[in-house]
Amino acid sequence: MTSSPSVPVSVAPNFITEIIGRDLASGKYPRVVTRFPPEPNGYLHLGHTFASFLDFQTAAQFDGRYHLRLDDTNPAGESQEFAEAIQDDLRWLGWDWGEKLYYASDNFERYYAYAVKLIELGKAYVDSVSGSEMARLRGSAFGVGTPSPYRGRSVAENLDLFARMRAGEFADGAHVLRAKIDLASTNMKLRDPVLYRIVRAHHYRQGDGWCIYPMYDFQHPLQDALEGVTHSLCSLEFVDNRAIYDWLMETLAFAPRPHQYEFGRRSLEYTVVSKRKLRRLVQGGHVSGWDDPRMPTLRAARRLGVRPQAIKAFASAIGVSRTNRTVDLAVYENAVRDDLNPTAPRVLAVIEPLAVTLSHLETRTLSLPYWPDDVVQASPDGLVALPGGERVKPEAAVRPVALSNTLYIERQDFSLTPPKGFKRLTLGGVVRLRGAGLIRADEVIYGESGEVTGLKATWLGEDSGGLKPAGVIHWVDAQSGLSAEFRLYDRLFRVPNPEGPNHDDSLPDFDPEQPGHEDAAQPASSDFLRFLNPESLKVTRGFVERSVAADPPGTRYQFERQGYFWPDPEDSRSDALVFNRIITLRDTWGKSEPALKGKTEPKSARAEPQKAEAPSLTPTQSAEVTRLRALGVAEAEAVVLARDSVLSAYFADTTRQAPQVAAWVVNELGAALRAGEVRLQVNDLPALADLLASGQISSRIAKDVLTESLESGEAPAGIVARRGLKVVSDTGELAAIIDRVLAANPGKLAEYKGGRTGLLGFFTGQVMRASGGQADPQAVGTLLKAKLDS
RNA sequence: UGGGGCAUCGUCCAAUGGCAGGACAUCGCUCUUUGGAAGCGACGAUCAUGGUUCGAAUCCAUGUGCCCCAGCCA
Repeated sequence: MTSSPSVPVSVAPNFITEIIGRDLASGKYPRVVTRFPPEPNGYLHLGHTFASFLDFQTAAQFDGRYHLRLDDTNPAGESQEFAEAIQDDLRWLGWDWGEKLYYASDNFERYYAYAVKLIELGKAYVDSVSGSEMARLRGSAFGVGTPSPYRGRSVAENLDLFARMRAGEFADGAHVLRAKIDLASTNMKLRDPVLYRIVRAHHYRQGDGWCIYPMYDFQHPLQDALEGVTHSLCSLEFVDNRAIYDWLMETLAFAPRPHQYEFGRRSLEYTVVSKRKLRRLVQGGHVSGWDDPRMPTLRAARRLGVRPQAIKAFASAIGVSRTNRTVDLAVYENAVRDDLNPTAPRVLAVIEPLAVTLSHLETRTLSLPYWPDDVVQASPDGLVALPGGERVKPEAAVRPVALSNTLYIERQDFSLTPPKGFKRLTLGGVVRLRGAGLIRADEVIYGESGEVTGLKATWLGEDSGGLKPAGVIHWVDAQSGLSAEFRLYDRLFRVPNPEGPNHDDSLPDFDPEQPGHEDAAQPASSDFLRFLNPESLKVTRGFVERSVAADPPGTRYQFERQGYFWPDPEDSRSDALVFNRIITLRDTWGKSEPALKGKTEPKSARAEPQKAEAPSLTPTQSAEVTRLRALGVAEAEAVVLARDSVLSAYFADTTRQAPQVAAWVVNELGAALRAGEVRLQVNDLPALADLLASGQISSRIAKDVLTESLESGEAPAGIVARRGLKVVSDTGELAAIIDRVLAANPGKLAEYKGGRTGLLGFFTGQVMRASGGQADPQAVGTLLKAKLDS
């Protein structure tokens, strides 16, 4: 294999790395520890790549540690085979978790002990209602839950029952252990979640040792804490579960404790990834197996020939955010091509052969370079790889290729009726054989039914007789070339979103972290099968140049003008070559389907201005608005104040400087007030407003001071006095600052003079910063404009 | 219906009150013994309506749209 000089892939800065950076800086944790926790009940797919990459790479970048955890707490569907396949795929991607391999099931005993502790704390109880009854009692969104008749059981009774649950005295489903949290919570997750259920199932690791199994919400936080995880990353649908996570950590008093952070999922166009749909594809014979190269599994990508570096580059490219998104397939394809372009040596293969007999040619052996000039030139060490991986001087990176008077060219490279712009061979036309001189097509040989079966051509060497070759085509010598099978893979589905209601749209439908958990009660829809691409696999027979026979088995090539290929690891043999097409070359000429993606809709068409109606007020609120208006408070702020009990309680009976104070309370302090984080006294605000009104400070200074006193609680006017803040509007002083800023940014200045007037904001910001926020922004504005335009 | 999450070019991600930027895609040009690669350029967005501010993608309010939760799955 070639050693790739490719760029290191990394997670771009995001909201999670920001949090980690803060936690590390504050010393909250000495080092970061993350984990990737797949359940071993299926194969890893492209979607998992993103989650595992985020978990592992983030830790690696912070010089932390990452764990692989098999989250095997539900025996149904889990197996050692899956557990091993997951590890295998992850190792293939290049991850190394060292000793840090965990099986959740190894800790069943410890979970049990924590459950007992919860019971002893009076925070958990054994419930004995049926599943449907429990659902009924939990209530629905608009009502509160009703306590089960068993909620009040004594600690002793709970302990006894729970022990007997474990001992196998009860039938499946007869009892459950529940947390005692809050049946009235608006967060349904908190309405006494189930912690343990009785299931008599054989566990692939624990055998029949247990007949009770812990639930995710109980087990996962514990396992994180037990492993010493610091940042537990999961996808967005677990936000509600975080409340249980925190409750458990606090109730059981773990310190230091892990925290859960959620990220948005990423799905990929043209891909289904639901486990049951994938199984349908396999069982229905639509694909050859879980590693059929068209499948979205990692095993399939691996068999297809995609390199792990490409998968990681893709994961790196799609970014992290708090929104579920569907990524353009082109991003994935680009990652695959980008990885292969500098790493796959070029050779020649003809996929759909057309025989050509050459005249005026003496058989010879050519020496052809494996790499085009641009790859050679881009090489950092000046060397390029041989197929075996050895890096050599460019002139040594060549292979012998025989050329005799019979050869094959691509059937598509000859046309009797060439379309406009056709740059290949036509009757009487001249074309260049890649690396082997020019030929002219003289005669067409037809078969019985009139089809073209061959050509007769003249080899011209470099002497075209003044004719300009139409283009360059690839070829394989018929005498020495090796017969091969080519498997031309394409996307499995015809539409971007085979499982959503709008097939042409994109819709996420997988959890990037967990191999499969759909509603088992719903029948799997087979609707998506309608969108199978009938041309997702095309098999042809053709020829490849003999040199490949000497190369190591796993060599990836670019078959020039065709795409990237490698021998199928399962089916290819030295005497019966089978090549998989990993991906085509980009083709800007054919521009077949992508052009008719048809999703460009002018935005203006859908954007109809909507009017936001004023909220309706209760009589009390109206009265409050009237009172505030009388104090001079602006309408908008009065309404907000009147409707928000926290804000109005804070504002209270303020009358002096009421309009300004109200504006600050609403616009600046609102969020902090509601979060209960404000130490600043409302009584201290009018004094600050006085300073503003008298022109001693600017509103910018006022705002800065406000944020500072928000936390410290120090009176803002006091801060102003202590720090000697005052608005700088002295023209001379400001002009000096402006001159300094302009001198420091000559490039920007030139751009501004060149017409980029938007830069005015940039300069204003710089001047404000240079003055420590004390410059009078209005004065700066006029002065700056005068200077810039002079 | 209750709670929660989210909203920036066609797509994905940035901009942490001061230049709306990058990548992919698309289109054009240059170069090319791959209709590849590379280089250059173009196109193209802050969900809406108000408010605060000298200045808002960012702060405040209201509205709209999408997603998640009411498994003894994870």
